[in-house]
Amino acid sequence: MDQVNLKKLAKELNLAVSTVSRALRDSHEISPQTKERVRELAEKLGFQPNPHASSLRQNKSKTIAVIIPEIENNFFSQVINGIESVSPTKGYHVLIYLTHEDYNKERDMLQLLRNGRVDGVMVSVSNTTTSFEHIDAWRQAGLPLVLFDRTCDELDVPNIMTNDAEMAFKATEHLLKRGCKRVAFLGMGGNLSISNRRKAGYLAALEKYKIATPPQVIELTAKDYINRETLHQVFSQQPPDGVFAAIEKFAVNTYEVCKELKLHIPKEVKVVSFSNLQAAALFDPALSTIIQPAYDIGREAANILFKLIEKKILMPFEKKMVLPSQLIERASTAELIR
Amino acid sequence: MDQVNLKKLAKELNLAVSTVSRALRDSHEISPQTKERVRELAEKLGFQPNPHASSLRQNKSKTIAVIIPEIENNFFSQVINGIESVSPTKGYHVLIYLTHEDYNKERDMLQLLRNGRVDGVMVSVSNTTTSFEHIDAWRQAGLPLVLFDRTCDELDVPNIMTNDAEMAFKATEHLLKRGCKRVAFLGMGGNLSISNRRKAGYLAALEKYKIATPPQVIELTAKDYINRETLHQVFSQQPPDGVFAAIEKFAVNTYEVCKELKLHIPKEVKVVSFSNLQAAALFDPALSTIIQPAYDIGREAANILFKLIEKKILMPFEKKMVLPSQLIERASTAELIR
DNA sequence: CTGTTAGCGCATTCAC
DNA sequence: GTGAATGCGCTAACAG
Repeated sequence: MDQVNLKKLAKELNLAVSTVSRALRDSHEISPQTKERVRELAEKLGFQPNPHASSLRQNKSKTIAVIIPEIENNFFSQVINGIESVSPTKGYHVLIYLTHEDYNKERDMLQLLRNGRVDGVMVSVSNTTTSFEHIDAWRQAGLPLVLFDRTCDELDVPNIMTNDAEMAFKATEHLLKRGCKRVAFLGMGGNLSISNRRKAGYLAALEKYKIATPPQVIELTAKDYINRETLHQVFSQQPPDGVFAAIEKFAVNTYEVCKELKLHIPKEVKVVSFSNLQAAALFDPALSTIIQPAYDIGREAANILFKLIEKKILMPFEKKMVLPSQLIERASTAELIR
Repeated sequence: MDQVNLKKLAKELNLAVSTVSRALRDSHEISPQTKERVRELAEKLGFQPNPHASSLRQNKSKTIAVIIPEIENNFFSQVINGIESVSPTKGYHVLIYLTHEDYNKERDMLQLLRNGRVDGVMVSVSNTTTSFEHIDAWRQAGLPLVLFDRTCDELDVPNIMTNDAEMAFKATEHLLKRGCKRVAFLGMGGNLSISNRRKAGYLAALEKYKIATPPQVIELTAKDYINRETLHQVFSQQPPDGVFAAIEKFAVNTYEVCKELKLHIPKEVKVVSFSNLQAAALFDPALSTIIQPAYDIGREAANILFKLIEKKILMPFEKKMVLPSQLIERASTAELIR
């Protein structure tokens, strides 16, 4: 019943525990014959090394943690997929933690993981995160950490993101070129650098095209019903004729409210949004989207984290990596044929 | 720089390591004063017990594994969310493994985890899984395991699922009542009990309503382009007037192909599908869905797993738990007003 | 090439 | 109440 361990193998083979250990780790200082004998018995008895003993001894866990705000979001799912395309090849396991956009949880989790449970962490910070001391504490402790998507410019920590500002500019520009005069920006508030980058791109486009109407920045939340209320109120007074949603969820909220208010998309309101939802093409009308390379972001973030874990030197471009998104124009921003 | 450990605390306090250990675990045989002193210093120095040492000693890892076929799927994301609503309250960590619908990976993962890395496992089997020996091996070893959604009837293992057959019956019945004469079933092939349950419900409805046209079971895959090809071919010959998709992905494929072939939904083809996509209501036309209680499935599966881990006795209803789904009728199955 | 020995950090048994 | 000693299973330093 008991787990088979090195000691048992050693006794059975009349060898020292260390010899067995070395044989199984394919050490060069063990004779081929012995290796073969050991491997054979190990195979036969189904020996599996105890990971906790190894971890304790070698002071590494072969595990990484991924801390994200939520998981019911295609973007983060795809990121995890990307991470998971790398981790098994390194023999690593992946722990998932959800902050539910709660800074306190995020801080506590990061704190809790500073005990050797993981060899490295990948974080996309919550939108209630204003202080980055918990991140910096990791950096200072010299522990491997990578930020992705929801990053922090101020810290000297490797981060992987997309060209948010540029794509926000393009999205806004796209709306303007399609004839919109009053473009609203739906952002998630807080002071995240990602929000700022997207808002900056929006504002830059309005400025470049010398739009007279003042910018309209609407801050939404994680709660759908609150967002619908907010949008309902704003749209029923003076609806914008163009909406640029920084998050997929907000585009969905916009569609819902436009339906309620019988505002036609794209005739009365044109909509474009950051989104990784494949089904966006099936929306009524098909939603124009900025698709982020989520899978690649996950994969690259993992690659960089493993470089840190293996104490390899990062190339300059790996310290701040920007993977481009793609704007897909669909019916929600179609020009009207009169 | 070095991690602070029990030894360091003990030395600092002029106490034995064992005393410190006991104090921190709030043992009754330590005086309140000592406890207080120990806790204070531990707090001050930011002591965190080494999890590998604890795990090695106590032979438990405070970690569970979730093995799922894929993650880019709202259903599984919501399940994880449900699991994660329980695990932190138990002080447990969650490892995620993706099989990508590959039986061999699934078997190997389960095998690999039989070394004490986790205290229990939750599995939703891949659709290429035909043998359940790897699952049964766990059961026989007396290790905690729970199956969810993609379960296995033959094994005596706790499982949590939804009322697949009943809902499949209702969905098919719904199409028939809406006037469909030739209802096709889009399933994922293989021999999963979940597929069989859904197919059985479909067939039962056809039988009950004495449909003359023979059942049309179309088996699709994990690859979108293959599915589109298959559907394109079938639909361009003799399109069904009703489609019941066992998986959300297949409904999306159906929409895509109907668009290509200019088949109007719901006029020419009505569609209903298992789906947990919130945005289904925004599709063109809005998709009628069977929504599974994914979050609850995850939460209950976790609860049951923890009962097993804590060696509590399961109530009979916990061994085979069925949480009901909900049919939401939308425009894709609307009756036509002539 | 192989064996002996010594811990990794913690929890627990047994003393006192 | 507290301390000393032991060992979980593994790896690594050292010895031969």
